[in-house]
Amino acid sequence: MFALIDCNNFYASCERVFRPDLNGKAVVILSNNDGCIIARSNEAKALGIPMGAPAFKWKEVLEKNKVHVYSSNYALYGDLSSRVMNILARFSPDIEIYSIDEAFLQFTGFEHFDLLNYGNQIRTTVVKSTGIPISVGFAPTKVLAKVANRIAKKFPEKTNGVYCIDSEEKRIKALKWLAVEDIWGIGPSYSKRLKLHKINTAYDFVNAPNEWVRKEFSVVGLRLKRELEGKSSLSLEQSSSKKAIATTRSFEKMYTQFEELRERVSTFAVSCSEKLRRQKSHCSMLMVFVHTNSHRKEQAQYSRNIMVKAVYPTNSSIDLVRLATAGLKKIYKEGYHYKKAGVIVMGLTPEHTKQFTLFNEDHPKHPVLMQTIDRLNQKIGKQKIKLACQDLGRTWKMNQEKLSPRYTTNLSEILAIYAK
DNA sequence: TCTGGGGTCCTAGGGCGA
DNA sequence: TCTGTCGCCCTAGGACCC
Repeated sequence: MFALIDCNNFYASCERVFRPDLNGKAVVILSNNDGCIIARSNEAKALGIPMGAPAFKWKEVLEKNKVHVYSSNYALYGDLSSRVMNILARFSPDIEIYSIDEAFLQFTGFEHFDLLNYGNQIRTTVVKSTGIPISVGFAPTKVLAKVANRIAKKFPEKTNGVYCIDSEEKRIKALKWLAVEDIWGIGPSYSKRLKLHKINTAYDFVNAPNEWVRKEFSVVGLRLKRELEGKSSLSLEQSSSKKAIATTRSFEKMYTQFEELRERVSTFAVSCSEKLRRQKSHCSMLMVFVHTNSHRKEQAQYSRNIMVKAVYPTNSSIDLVRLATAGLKKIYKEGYHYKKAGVIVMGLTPEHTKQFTLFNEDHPKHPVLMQTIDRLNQKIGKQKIKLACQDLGRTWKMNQEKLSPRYTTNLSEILAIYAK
């Protein structure tokens, strides 16, 4: 059996942990730059505010309904997430942390356990210890566990936030209830095509012929179908090492000059190298991309990316900035208004299994230098020590007008309670 | 004025060596 | 030596997830 545990309206719930007065009130969280609405409390959902909506288009609705609006506070969400995951890990030795607010647990050898009761224990423990409400769905496959979780969340009065698909009857009932676009793994494009063939529910989907599903939706679709049939085809993935690391941003204004872009791209490359060092990996390739603003149809559009290969695997900020700058030089074109750029590093290998080359060697001083920079930055504050090519004057700033305090990760922002 | 960021997996198609 | 075929690898693009 698998369980999918999902935090309810995670970002909104994180904000509520330290602001209990927000319970029962509409709360939304904005993306970087305060651009889009990326999380909503149930009350905000009830107002019809859609996921991913541009904040400026919903300003009036937000104001009129006195919705509490927050910039995303990843320091807070990341910390609360790891607390939730640590608690979940106590309930099964097999855990896959799927995202910041979701985890799969596997229960092998729990056949004689009362899972519903166990689910309730998980739920109360997490709420009591962190203040974050969760939903729990049990089922024989991961995709069905997703379905069970959805039912638990949708009918909290009947399920108390825990639901178990443990019989054929319950599986069929759930599949008939679930709209095809709500199946995990069926996105807008697939659901449109399925509906053209009059496949409207998960039940219709599992009754489609295997050959047709394979032909139209590749092995991905076929695997989903098997999972919904109760035949486990997706296993628990416990390895956490990443295959790519990215730092990409939309800019608060348009850039036209190469130098401006170079400075931002260098900073993205440094950020990637820091992430690499944190997970003790090297990369062998780096991709740089630039975009103009695709929402401004009247402006000339340009979008390109380029892959640059490293001569030897590296995680040195200096090397990566060099590669990124070389790539940017090749793809930059004058006369465009650039709105977004990014750096993605790939071909990741562990630091200790480095492959040396015959004629090129990495700089022996770089690892020591990087270690020192990382240590200093950790000690005296993030990003105090920089490379000269970075934004030394920090002329740009992300819009984060509604940022809540980093209650759990910064001593100066800790919650203070005064007695009268 | 203002439209996010960070990932994974799969397939098709071309290059290339056996 | 030349040519055809097969399979592997790489890349681009498209789908999906949160």
